[in-house]
Amino acid sequence: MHGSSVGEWLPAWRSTQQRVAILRVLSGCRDFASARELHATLTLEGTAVGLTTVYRTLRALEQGGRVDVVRERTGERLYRPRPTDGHRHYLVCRRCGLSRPVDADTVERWADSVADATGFAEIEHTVELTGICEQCRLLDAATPS
Amino acid sequence: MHGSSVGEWLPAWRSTQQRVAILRVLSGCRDFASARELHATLTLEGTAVGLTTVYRTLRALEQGGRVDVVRERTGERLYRPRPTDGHRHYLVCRRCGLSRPVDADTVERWADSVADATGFAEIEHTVELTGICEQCRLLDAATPS
DNA sequence: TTCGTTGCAAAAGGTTTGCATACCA
DNA sequence: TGGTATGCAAACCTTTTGCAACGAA
Repeated sequence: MHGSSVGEWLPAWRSTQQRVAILRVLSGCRDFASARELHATLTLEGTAVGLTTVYRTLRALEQGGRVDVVRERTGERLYRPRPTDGHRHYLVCRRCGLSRPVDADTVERWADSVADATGFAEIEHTVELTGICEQCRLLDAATPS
Repeated sequence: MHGSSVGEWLPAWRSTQQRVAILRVLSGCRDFASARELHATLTLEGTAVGLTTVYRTLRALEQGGRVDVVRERTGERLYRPRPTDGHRHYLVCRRCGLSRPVDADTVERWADSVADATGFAEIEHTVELTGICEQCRLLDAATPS
């Protein structure tokens, strides 16, 4: 087997210093991160990478199905490495950004059944769950307005 | 009863020529429309309304729960009048934009159960379904590449 | 008359692109 | 060496905001 574990899914993916750095930082993210945040982290680390390159790399990863993407209320895209094959759905805390994968078999089955019932083909679905996590709720309770 | 059917949900909603026009065009939309599209339609109709006003009106309608909103891949927001109380989910054709409401009880129940299981509170969910509608599929079949 | 609304212009964000340069394979 | 990747600057797009003028109640 040749090529890195990242490069196998694209015909001409070159392993560059920048891409390695982006992937390293992205892998270290427990929660979703925006292109801007990744870029800031890289800059702080001393690994200077152009914002453009961050965007281009994230787009490539997205097209290759290597990251999960959610959208902020503002329209900003947030990225997170995909743990396994197949896409995941997440529950994201609106307050602190904590994210956790949730079991979405129910939704997957529902989407399939909708496809059957409507005559639509090639159905894709996006599911975004947000809420307030337990810790943030406790903080809220401890600091009443 | 006083006030228009639109104005009941906001403390100080004035019925202006522009808002009436926007609501009229929006009501006539079978499918989702962007602010830009609504503005273009209004302009073509001869009802000159500022793009800013379209945005502000749509935002007010959104906050009042009077429209359903979906997000394009680009991040652009698309609006559609909400037929009844409570939010709806739609299946939207990626080719022609045709949209139809779908029964989403399954998803609603799933979201509720996730809330129970995770300890998250105030859970909100976004579900977006896209596909290729029957008509577009037939067109595709009739016009092979 | 009063105060919410409008519309222009400009700003604000996030994301993409043109193009010359740098660099991996 | 050849072709891809990079990065800067600038363009793009959608959405928001400042502010003076307007108009509904």
